[in-house]
Amino acid sequence: MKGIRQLAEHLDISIGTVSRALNGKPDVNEETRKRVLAAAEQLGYVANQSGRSLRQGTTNVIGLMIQSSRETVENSDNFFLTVTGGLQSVLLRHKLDLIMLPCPHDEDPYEYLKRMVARRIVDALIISETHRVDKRFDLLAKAKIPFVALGRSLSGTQHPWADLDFDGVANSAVDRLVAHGHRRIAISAPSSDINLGFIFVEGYRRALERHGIAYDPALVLRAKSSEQGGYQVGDELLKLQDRPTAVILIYELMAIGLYRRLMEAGIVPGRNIAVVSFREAPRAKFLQPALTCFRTSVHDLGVELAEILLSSMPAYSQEYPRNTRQTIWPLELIPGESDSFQLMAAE
Amino acid sequence: MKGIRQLAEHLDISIGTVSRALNGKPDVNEETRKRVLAAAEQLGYVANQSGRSLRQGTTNVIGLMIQSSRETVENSDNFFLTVTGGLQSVLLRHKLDLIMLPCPHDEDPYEYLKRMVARRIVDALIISETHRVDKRFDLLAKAKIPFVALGRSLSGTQHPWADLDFDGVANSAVDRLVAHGHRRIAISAPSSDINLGFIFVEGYRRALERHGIAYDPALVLRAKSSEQGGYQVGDELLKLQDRPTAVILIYELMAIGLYRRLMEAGIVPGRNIAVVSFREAPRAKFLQPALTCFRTSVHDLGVELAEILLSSMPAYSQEYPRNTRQTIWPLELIPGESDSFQLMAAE
DNA sequence: ACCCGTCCCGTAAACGTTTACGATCCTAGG
DNA sequence: CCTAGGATCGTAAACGTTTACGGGACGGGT
Repeated sequence: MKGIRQLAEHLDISIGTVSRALNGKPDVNEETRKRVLAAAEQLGYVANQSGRSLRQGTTNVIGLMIQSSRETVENSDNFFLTVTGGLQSVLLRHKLDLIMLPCPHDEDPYEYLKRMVARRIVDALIISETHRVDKRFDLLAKAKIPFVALGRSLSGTQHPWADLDFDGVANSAVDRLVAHGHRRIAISAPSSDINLGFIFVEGYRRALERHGIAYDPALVLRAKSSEQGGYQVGDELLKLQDRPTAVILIYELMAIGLYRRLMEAGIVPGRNIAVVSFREAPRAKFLQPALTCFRTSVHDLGVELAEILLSSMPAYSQEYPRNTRQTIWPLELIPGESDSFQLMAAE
Repeated sequence: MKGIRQLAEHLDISIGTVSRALNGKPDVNEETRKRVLAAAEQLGYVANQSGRSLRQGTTNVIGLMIQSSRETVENSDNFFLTVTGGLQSVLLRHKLDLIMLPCPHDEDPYEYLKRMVARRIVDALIISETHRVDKRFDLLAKAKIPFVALGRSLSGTQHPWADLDFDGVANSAVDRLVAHGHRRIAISAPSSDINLGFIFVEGYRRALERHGIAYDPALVLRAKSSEQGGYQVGDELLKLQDRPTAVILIYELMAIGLYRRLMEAGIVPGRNIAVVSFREAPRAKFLQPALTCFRTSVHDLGVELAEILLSSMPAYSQEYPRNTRQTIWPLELIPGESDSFQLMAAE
């Protein structure tokens, strides 16, 4: 089966009518439509995407850009695949296909995105892993291509995004630890160039201030969000004089390495030190003592992202009305025993 | 910047010449070419992909199809992102972009692939997670679209693929364990509908036969390739009468759950039972005792896949000559202590 | 002076769709 | 019988690019 032309002459109908029949246009006899659909099915005809895109200037494809930076590769885990599931559950209802656009290691994400946008291969985009200064927002806004970011924008201008509530998590974690009597609390985070790293520490800092505890930069341990990173955090923790009695992790995978390093030094999480972590994943369940951490449904976050995106696409916006296109996604505390180690309560 | 037409009249050159200049065709003055390239760069012009594809019947995009089936989502880890890195390192040299096509949970992979093929959104495909009977091979062959599978084909006809050497791993694992005196060896594997599950157990069975050990189906423990699956394997192991003295895992993540379950029962891996696993990942390093497992460079496997694929694309085949398009990818044994538990040697 | 070849460029067709527009047929109302 | 209008369909233009083809300018060889 070559194209719509062959299908049309096989049916002895004009190609215009065939197109209208396939696309559900109103002015076509129901009986003809049935014949066309049957023939298309039988001959396995599917419209050529290039021709269609060229004509109507739309591809019906949404792109999810992911950076497989060294760091991401190590920790992204199944996060993106799970988000993808949530996205698709919404997008497919509108016959929008989702593709993933992996930015190569050695290419600048901005340049990569520019290429993809210019090629006009997708109608809209979801970008991820936003940075403190991220030129991609303005690029997309200027190109007038609808998008939503997984990760907030810190620039002044308002862009659509949804982001996990790092701020709130750091806050709650500090609150909880302080309530247990801790006052010297370390925190691990990736580079502050990455929004995640910045926001997380900001929330921590403000929470400390609220409790009247001085913010000590030495307690902010920058490390990779991997097991190795966790091990390294343990290392640095042990080297600190006046060792912290509690530590907040940004990523549960790190707990594996951290536990290991601490155990090697004879320090037992939950007994000699309190550990709280952001973002629980299934594997954290197998740590012992069980990790106290914050969790959410990543699938539902994908759904939220899709809805924000559709709401900013002219063709779908009336179906997804919103008053705000910026979502801070809440997380839920899953108590474990890793923070059972308590000091005297403050009062 | 709209299209090549605007660019052409801005330069006061015909659109044909502009196109030739941009595409590096020979019959264009070098000085004009420079002007064109400069103007394109300055105005940010990039050729519209739809127009180009429509004309030359090629998209310069390669698709990597992944199934985010429940099982895959849980264990795929960063396997696909790492493979993607290897693929891109080759494909980008030929200006071929890679996109990932995630098949939705609730859609049949075959139907999904059919849609993607018919839409003609990619020039060639990499498919993954091949099944015992996998109609996708014939679909792609019939559609004459170049492809390579990550995972072997078990049908009679010859298709291009590269696959990890499950067979060899099971073989070596059994050899090693038998040499240590074990004769009652359990194995974990996913469903035998999946090639991986089938081949792995086949290799195990043949190795046992070679050593004159009877194959006992009760020792084949089907489970998910996740921590939970590992825990479950431990459960079943404990329930077996005449408990095996050794167990072979298909996936290192499972070791986390298995260790946990065994420890709960007071059985220490490496002391009371021998554990060997397929496919090492970074996190396995943090298990204690260290897991004995087989490892390879997944990145390089991606490179191999890309080369097989290009060798079967007419436009590139002369650059990648091969006599065979089927690769069994070897793995390397990384000895740990999880299999230090030895029985009397046989002789 | 003539011809041929090379270099460069412009023209226009073609790729497969969608869709605005107009044509045809039929029915119903007068 | 005439006509308005709805239902259905055919025609052709348009989307943005690549590329086959042909033509003009120029230079060198005879």
